[in-house]
Amino acid sequence: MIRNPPLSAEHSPRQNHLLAALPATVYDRLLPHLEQVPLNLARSIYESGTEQEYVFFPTTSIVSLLYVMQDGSSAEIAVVGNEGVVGIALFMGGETTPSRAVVQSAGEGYRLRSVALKSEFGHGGDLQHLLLRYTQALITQMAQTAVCNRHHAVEQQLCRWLLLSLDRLASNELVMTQELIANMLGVRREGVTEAAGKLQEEGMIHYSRGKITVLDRPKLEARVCECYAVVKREYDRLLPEIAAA
Amino acid sequence: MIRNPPLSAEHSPRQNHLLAALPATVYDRLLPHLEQVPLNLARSIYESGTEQEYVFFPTTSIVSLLYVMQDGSSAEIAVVGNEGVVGIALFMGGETTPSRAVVQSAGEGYRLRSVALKSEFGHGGDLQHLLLRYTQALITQMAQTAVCNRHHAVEQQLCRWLLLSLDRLASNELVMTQELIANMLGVRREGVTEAAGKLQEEGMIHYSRGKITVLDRPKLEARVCECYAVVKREYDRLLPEIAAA
DNA sequence: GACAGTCTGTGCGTTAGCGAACATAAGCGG
DNA sequence: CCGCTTATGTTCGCTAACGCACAGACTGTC
Repeated sequence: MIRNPPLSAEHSPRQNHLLAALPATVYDRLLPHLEQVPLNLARSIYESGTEQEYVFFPTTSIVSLLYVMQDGSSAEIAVVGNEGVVGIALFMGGETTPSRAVVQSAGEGYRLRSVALKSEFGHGGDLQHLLLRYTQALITQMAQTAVCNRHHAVEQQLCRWLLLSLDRLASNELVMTQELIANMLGVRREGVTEAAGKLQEEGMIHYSRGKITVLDRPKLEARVCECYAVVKREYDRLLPEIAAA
Repeated sequence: MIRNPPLSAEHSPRQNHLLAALPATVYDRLLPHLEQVPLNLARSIYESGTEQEYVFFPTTSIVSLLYVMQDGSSAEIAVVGNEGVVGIALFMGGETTPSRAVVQSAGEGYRLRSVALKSEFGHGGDLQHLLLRYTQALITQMAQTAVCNRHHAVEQQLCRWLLLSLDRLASNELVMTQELIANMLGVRREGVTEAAGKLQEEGMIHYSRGKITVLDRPKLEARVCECYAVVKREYDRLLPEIAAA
């Protein structure tokens, strides 16, 4: 009773770790309502203050939650990949948020109608518990972003951003211009150029025209600020089902 | 069947707006388990990574959620007053968080045993919905803190901080040294001195030795960055029961 | 294979905030 | 009233990041 057969054979909702962590009974209830969607680069998942009809479970894509200010400058608040879900406002009861969500790295994902999610969430079972723990992990990420914004240099923030993105992808390659990274971090493009230049010089990464390859992850981890580890540890602690994957 | 009669006659759990927003039936179930506690300045409500036995509902006090880094520098992530509750990790399922919570403005509050809260929360009724909406508002505050840290000057952040604190107190007076404010904002004490000096010069506030009096709130609101309004609007939208109060 | 468009590198001057050191000043206890 | 403690004010040099301007360099297209 799968309404929407996968577009490509290898794709399955289970590639999203939250969905994968659900017991079969719950998963089977959701499955008929899950619809695979391509998430193109820069596609907006939701806008500030607008009601969403779906929540999204990324599988091979990454979505950024960011806030855009009146003067046009922006800052990333958190990032969501195959470990999470986009649209927590729906089950938290607020329906909308002041932030917006855009696809940062193109790929696939599954969407689920708000009503289906809310119905299952309302039962108070495994899905609810899982989503709430996920939300707490997301809160940690936001809090740590605030701290990192305050205290750490652009270069370290770039390391954090790279590692967080990497964790949410299968590959060690990111398709991302420095301009866009600057928007995410809320810094100047030149600042990213400079920081990325240093990392490249030291052999941690290689990039060219919108493609960043991470060459030496351990070195990157040695350079990053504590913020990355705090967030990672918290995701692993709160979602052990996912950490195993 | 009140086990802990109020220490002072005027005090009631209903002074906390979350508790006040509960329907009588739910409130009556919780009441026997609510215990009034004095929240002294700088008292720690919980520490990073430690399990909490209680959640706290401030009434006349303000609690700061902050993160302290390895090198000792710190940053406030959010602030909780009579509109909220301290200890969301308990009902979110994580039990602990990497942040710590300290009393920023002395006063009273009520504490509730974790088990009592979880039991009521597990019923999935009004308390759960209220707490989840509150949590979403708190998330907005954290996200906006991240943005504000990135883009706004110390002076504007100070305005935001003053207004957020003021909203959570009955009075227009804060007991708070510049040193402590600097810790909260994650900036230098001298930076606060300078910013506060300007605000005082322009007649918005008056302060002396750890006591800040807000003289002209409208002027302060004219000076603050958009972050304050975003957060306030979101609290009002998500918790209309409370906005009315 | 030339052109247009995009992405990246670089070099200014400017500024906010930092760190440290030190000077006043206001409250408090004896 | 004196002296100690704590809070606030002020200075100075320093640095990271900013805003702006422009120069390559790569890529896809006609």
